[in-house]
Amino acid sequence: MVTKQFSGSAEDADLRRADSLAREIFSDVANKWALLIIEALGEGTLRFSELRSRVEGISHKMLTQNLRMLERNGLAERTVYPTVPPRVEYTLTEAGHGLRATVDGMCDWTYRYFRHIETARRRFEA
Amino acid sequence: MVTKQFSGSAEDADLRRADSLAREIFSDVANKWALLIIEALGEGTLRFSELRSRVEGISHKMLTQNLRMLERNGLAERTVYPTVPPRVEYTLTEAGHGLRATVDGMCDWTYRYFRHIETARRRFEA
DNA sequence: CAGTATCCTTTGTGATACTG
DNA sequence: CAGTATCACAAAGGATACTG
Repeated sequence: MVTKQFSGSAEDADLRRADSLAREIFSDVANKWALLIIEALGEGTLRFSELRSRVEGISHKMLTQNLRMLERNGLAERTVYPTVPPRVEYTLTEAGHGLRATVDGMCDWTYRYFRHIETARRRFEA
Repeated sequence: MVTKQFSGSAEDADLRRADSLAREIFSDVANKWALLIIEALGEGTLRFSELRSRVEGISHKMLTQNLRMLERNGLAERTVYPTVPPRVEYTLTEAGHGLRATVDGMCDWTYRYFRHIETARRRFEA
């Protein structure tokens, strides 16, 4: 996805399309808020307000925006219960869970290496 | 990292510090360009100009900026050969390779689900 | 409660020019 | 070649008010 090396042949058209789509999806998903939301939903279904308080520091707007994006890409599912007041629940789809697994890995990595990184930073400031 | 639930106890101070640092690192690293650079460096050492052409669409400025950030956090190492013209090589550290493994997973995920996502998008536009 | 719309500020980004 | 600095612009983000 990073490096693109295609010849001009016809069979490559499909590969090129797949690649540019993959890159587009990657760009959508590879951002802080999206990944944190996915991580939060990994534990199970959550309401909008629950998500808002679990994802530390996210604004109302960013949450809405990213949830729409996740829904659009089929990573999260939105269920509306037509009660008063309304109740809206979000849950990960199969694709969403697939991505969550990799985000879990990223979180693990963060905890495994944060001391490492702390000292690297001190070294860098010199 | 997503959800923070601490009591006021003293032993939690360390956990809270670790958590906020983890979150900070996550925020640094969870962005498109950083992840694509790490993915590119996964294949081996690359020069600045090589990286620039491998990471499709990145600007000179963003590349520099992200490389500094990766260096500061100890994920990439910068080696300068004092020749004329200068030659600068970048390579992943152990921590960097650890992260790369998870990014690989993310790329794999992208290719595994892109058809899925394509149809989800069409459904969403309705 | 959940969501949209608006305004406004901050940050990200690209283009360009310049230096060792 | 690699890097810094600057400028101009676009996009991200936050706060607020309003609606069903």
